[in-house]
Amino acid sequence: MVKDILDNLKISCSHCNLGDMCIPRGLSQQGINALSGVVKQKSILHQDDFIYRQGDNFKGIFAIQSGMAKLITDDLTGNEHILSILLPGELLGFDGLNDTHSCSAIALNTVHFCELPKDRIDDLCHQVPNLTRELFRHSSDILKESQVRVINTKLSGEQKMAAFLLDLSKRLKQRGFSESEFKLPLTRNEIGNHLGLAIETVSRLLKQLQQKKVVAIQQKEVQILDFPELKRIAVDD
Amino acid sequence: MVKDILDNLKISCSHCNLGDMCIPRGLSQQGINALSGVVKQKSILHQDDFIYRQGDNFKGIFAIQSGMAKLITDDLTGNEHILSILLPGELLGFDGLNDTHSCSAIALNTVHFCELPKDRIDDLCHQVPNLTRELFRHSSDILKESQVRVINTKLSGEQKMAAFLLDLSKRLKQRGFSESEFKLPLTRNEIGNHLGLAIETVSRLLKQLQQKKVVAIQQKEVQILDFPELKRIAVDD
DNA sequence: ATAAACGTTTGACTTTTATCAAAAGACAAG
DNA sequence: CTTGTCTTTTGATAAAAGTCAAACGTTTAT
Repeated sequence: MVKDILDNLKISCSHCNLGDMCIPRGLSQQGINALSGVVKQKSILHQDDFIYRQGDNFKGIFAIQSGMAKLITDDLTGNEHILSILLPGELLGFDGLNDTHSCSAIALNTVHFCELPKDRIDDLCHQVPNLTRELFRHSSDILKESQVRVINTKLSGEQKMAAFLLDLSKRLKQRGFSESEFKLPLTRNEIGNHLGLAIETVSRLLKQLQQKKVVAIQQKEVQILDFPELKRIAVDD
Repeated sequence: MVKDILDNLKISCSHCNLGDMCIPRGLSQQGINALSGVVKQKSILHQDDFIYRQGDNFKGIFAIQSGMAKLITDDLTGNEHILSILLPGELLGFDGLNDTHSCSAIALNTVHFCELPKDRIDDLCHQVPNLTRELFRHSSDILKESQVRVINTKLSGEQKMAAFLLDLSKRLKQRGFSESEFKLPLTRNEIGNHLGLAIETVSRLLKQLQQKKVVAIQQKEVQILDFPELKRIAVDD
């Protein structure tokens, strides 16, 4: 009985539809099986629930199975900064590898996720060939994303917005969603926070892109009408 | 004879004056010895020499022993961005852990450095307890630095400049240099690039801080005259 | 020593984005 | 459906930083 429940909490990485995007990328079938034995399925979270909190001791590496989350950090003066948006199949928790999490991870809508718990990582790395390397790879991927964010802060408002929409679109496509129609997971306020723009500027930029017939927007529903032009704006203007 | 030369290229991590800042942090004496056997001393580099190049296959993890370096990346449009400044004792190369380096590392002056070569990392991690964890820690430290850079892009010009000077000062102090008097390792142009400001703005901000008697600056020589005020500017203004 | 090259500063002006204030629109609860 | 709340949009204005042009200093090479 108890065993049944525990078994239900185990997850089979082999059957998970995230596949290559997640940790199993680059592991043997044996490796994936070992991983499955250790990864814990977590229960559902709802909007504004925390996956982990800034200041928490390192809890482990998490994978979003469905839904979206944001990574935020509060600075010294108490201001909140949205560092990234996480889509299904994306990993989080690397900000805690040196003991304490520097970010909070918060559900943007209903989220299913699983966990590779901290305590088991060392063992598992010794057991599963390539797992260490795979984790380093992911960690480096995440560092590069952060570096791209630094570079993007030098763009104009319009470029930032175009780049933001294109990035979301690309990542959604990689995950099997439509690249041309999707719902923004953030409020205007959150978009402004994420891009370093005032909320009024966000509103004006979206209107401007709409007037250029590059996108169509209704509340949070986005349709990208002209990819080439949107890309041109993101790099040229 | 050849053996002598090779031995000279080996480095003793136990006797290196970088100590705790570098990889040995958190390793046993045995671990440090094993590390010493693998780490290669590299020859001297001069200003503008490359430690590694953007696009290179992952070469390994490097440590600056003396001198300074910058990490830069060229974006799609060929613009160069200075992502970080590296001081003695700081590690670099983590941007390559997922196969290819996303940055170039370039000496800002005469640099001595050593290398933990890629090929030996896997072995060594299996041999030396805690080394994997230590590398994850460093990798996470670097991710956090990048996150702080993202946050700092939202500051005003004056705040960015104050934060930049304070960060340099703090890190120099940690390394046994003066925290109140030091030489800027960058040109005005590079500072502007690093902080996302026009060169003219950099010049004006430095003048402004000087007029407020918070710093004294002559060419690249900086003296911090009023730490409390500089800190206040960095967070309050 | 002098010129040439390079990096820095300064001033005038423009552009971009933030801020403030108010209206309009969406959404949720009674 | 309607009220109240919250979010978004719009317009007017202000502030910050960028751009352009020219002068000034420093350094390097002849």
